[in-house]
Amino acid sequence: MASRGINKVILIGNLGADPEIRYTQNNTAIANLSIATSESWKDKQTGEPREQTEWHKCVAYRRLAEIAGEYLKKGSKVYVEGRLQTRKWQGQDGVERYTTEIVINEMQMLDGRPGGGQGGGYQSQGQSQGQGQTSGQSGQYQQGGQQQRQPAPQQPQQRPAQRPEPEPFVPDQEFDDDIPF
Amino acid sequence: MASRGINKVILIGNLGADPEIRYTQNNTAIANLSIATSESWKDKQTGEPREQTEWHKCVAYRRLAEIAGEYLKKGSKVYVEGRLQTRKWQGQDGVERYTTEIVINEMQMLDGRPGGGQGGGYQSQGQSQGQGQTSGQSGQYQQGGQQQRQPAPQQPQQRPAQRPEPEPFVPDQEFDDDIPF
Amino acid sequence: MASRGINKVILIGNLGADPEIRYTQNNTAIANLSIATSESWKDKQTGEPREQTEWHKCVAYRRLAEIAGEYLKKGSKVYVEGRLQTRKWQGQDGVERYTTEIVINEMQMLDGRPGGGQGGGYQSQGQSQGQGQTSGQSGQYQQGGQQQRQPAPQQPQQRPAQRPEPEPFVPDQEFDDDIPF
Amino acid sequence: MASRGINKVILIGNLGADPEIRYTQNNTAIANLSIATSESWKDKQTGEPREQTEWHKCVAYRRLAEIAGEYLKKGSKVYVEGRLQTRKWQGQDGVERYTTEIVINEMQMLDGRPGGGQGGGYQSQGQSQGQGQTSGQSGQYQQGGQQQRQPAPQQPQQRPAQRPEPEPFVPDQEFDDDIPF
DNA sequence: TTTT
DNA sequence: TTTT
Repeated sequence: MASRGINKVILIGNLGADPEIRYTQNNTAIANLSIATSESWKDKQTGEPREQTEWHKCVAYRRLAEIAGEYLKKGSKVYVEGRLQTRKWQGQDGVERYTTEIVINEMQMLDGRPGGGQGGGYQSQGQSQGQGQTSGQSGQYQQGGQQQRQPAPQQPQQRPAQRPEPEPFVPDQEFDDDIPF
Repeated sequence: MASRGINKVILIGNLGADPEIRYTQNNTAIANLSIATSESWKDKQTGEPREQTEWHKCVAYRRLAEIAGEYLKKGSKVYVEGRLQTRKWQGQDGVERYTTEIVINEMQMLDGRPGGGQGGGYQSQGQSQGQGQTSGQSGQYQQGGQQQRQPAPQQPQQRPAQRPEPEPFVPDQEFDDDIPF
Repeated sequence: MASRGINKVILIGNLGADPEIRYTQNNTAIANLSIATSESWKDKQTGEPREQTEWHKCVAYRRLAEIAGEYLKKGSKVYVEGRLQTRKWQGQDGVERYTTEIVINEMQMLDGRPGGGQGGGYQSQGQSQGQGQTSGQSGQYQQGGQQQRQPAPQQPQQRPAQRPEPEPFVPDQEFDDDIPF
Repeated sequence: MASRGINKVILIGNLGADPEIRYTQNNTAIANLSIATSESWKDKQTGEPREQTEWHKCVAYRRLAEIAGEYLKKGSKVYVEGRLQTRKWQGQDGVERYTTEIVINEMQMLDGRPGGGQGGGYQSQGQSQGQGQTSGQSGQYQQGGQQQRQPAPQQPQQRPAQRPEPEPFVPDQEFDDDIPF
């Protein structure tokens, strides 16, 4: 991988909803996360307190997606690091739209979680902005990870897309880390 | 300012075009930058070299906007740091759209520039995700900065928006640094 | 402020001890934080689980220092952002030593805290790597902030430095945000 | 790899000297970089311009080290990302000392370089804070990379350590990317 | 639309 | 020790 430039996003925020997990025909997991960050300040003119919340569309692939599905839920506080990616898509109305997402390559739970502990960190196995993996590594992914991992459901979950959504594209170059907690 | 969460973007890339500078009725400068970051890798299947470029819409206000207008141009390599902000707008076709931008709060030229030197760094005076400034500081802004700064043109420059663009919103909480090179 | 270069540190970790707060003769608060980040992995050779903890010396000034003293304690999980600074000092044995610290300019509690809520974020009022403030702002600091703030103790707290420590140096250019939660 | 916490450093600065490359008995390359970041401001009291330079000790391993040796030199402007690591060592005088370094996991040249182009980005193959690689990848490292790469010199280069330096420790978990420009 |  |  060689990159010309840096494309990095760092967020700490809370999930506005449970992660939406689906699977490609290839059985690759994809997780969509909606993460809120907010700021509050006093209006300079009126002195009144104000607050603004920003919602970030985030997407994780493969192992990171599965971890998100397992450990995160509505309200979870999470650190994510990734890169910005804008996709063009066409709604059912034929209108072209653009959606900007954060493609997650590192994730860390900041909440306590049921089983004790306070959450660890996960990274996609690929480089943070990286591509160009060799096939040897996807084998590592296959064998690795959360032991006893359930196979992905045969009936892929769909997220109920009120607003028509772009087709899922899974970059072949994103890999994730297979080492459990 | 108090924020719940972190919303941070770091980019290093090249401008795809000269910065577009315009001014509000208030005479506040706004700069729109289009910054490319790209990555190249070898396709895992075919072994062929591939490249993907990501285009980032960035916006700077006030002093940072003026500096961008003065020192950056098409092709310039630049470091920017900021926060993600998604705005909703309605095209002339009546369709709602969303645009995600990076609101710049720090900027640093990485190119040599004509007058010698290699460019310094600039930050918005406000906090990176911050708000809640007192009015005293805007005075500082007035008196400060690049000496001999020309007054903003009476005929505000418009960027030729092929694709209808949202109305410019200038947050009252963004300030910039007034200290020249 | 103009900077040539970027000097940025981002940590999420836990405090190994309560913050150590002291005050300069000027009554400026200084907080020393010791923050741990750790990583665990499996040894490539032996397959055994390993863990390594890194301890980071962090320092905050003024309002940020006071906030640290009020809200953080041993075990607290915290996000800090700052810049690296290495100071030279001489121990009682006459030997020159160097200490590298993170000078905090943004801080965010990631733990739930007693009074409800989950902690907000704070930033030094100055620019992240910034200097060159006008005096007008220190007034803002004086009037601002956590209401009913107690005056700093007349008897400055000293941290019990087993290992001789460098003299505290408070940069006149670091300011902090005066806006409470 | 699982990490509890985030330990991230981002620098843009200039090399104060050519990279110092040496090799372990294992023939693993290690590069030591000294990177300057500086800030300038006007003294609040006197109004005089001031400048402060911070020097950062950085270290890269394996492929990244070799790339640093090939493409960077005194004065080069570079982006590095890595993690903080403090090592304890004992000088010849028997005194214990601590040295804090940035262990680089991503590097990007920001200067034009002789052969045209303006430099690409490189990442260590491992995760940014990561460990737990399989041995399969080190093979990839062996075959990969800059074609015609010279074998490491049999007489390992030593850096002329005026000030006694700690023994080089090469973490077995750091890998680098083997994909050339 | 940039850059290599 | 760099850079401007």
